[in-house]
Amino acid sequence: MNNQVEQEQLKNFKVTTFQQDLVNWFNENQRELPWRESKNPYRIWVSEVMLQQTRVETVIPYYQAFIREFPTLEDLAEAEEDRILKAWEGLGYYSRVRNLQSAVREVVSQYNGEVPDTREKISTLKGVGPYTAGAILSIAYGKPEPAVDGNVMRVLSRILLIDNDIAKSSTRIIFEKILYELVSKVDPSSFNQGLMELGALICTPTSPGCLLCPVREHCRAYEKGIQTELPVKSKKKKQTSKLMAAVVIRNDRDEVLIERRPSTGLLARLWQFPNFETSITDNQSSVLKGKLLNDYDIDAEIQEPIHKVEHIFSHLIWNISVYETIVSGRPGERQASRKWVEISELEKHAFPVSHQKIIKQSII
DNA sequence: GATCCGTGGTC
DNA sequence: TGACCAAGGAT
Repeated sequence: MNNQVEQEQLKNFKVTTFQQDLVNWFNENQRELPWRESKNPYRIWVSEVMLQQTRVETVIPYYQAFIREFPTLEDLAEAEEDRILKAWEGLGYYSRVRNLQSAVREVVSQYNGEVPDTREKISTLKGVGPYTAGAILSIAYGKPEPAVDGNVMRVLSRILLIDNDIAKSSTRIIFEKILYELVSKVDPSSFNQGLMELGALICTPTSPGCLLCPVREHCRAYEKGIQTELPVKSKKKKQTSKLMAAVVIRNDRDEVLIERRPSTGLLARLWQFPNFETSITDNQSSVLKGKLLNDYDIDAEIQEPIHKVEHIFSHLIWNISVYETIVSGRPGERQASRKWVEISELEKHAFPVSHQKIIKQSII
């Protein structure tokens, strides 16, 4: 019944030739990447999670260090939370690594340590969505499953002249239905990776290198000269700004007070210096003094900020005024999420980049 | 289904 | 410089 869609898109399309051209090109021209050295499902999995919304060049060193520290699925399952967060520090989207460990533990307890090889089962794992499921199944297990990411939607929207808005979550379904027919049954791994590699190297967002494209003859957008008009993608709204105040509280024994962020939401479970949202009209210094007194039992002198830090998230901007104060003893520890640590021990904790900036600028 | 969730790079 | 991007998933 729903075959109407793909029948329409793939009508008069040379499926077999396209598959061969793409796979041959990938096998000849693929980049050497660390996660392509093995078909180990766990390692493929780790790479796919790291690569979510993250550039290849950024991922490479993180991947190598991560595999060095957690070579097997069991190693990751047994690791302490602070170690996995530290391994992810600076990569962003930190729930990815907590979900990954949760899922790996599930594999150990429910699947005898073997990553499931069906879409139904693997999709129940935390952090494994439609794309990651398809990527693991095709790359590690050679199954002819679609793996639709941004590259795939861009490439296929041009080749098959699809003008649905790829910013809408419903659009992914359309590409998946087409790909169930289009994916190579001979080499699903090279086919899926080939689509993504093509998107990364040739069929790029703004200036696609059509003259170098191995499947140019199949491309309907190129034929009509409208390759830069596709894909259609609606704009996202711009970030809102928040005025923040952070305070570096030191004592007389080279220690600072840090706290763990809540277990849900932004930067969950990372460490930070006491950090508050303040309104534009606030007198920040006095507000900060009040909060420290009420919430931390700390009666501190608060002067002018020692510097300011701007940090841009995907959907939010923090303008942080950084204060510094010195207290005696170790007040403020009444909550388990707060602790005094020696300055030399700070690097053992995973901080958001915004607070790494504070560390650098504060000459701690 | 729109929004939340990071970061660094590019033009 | 601002807007957009990069191998998405959870809610």
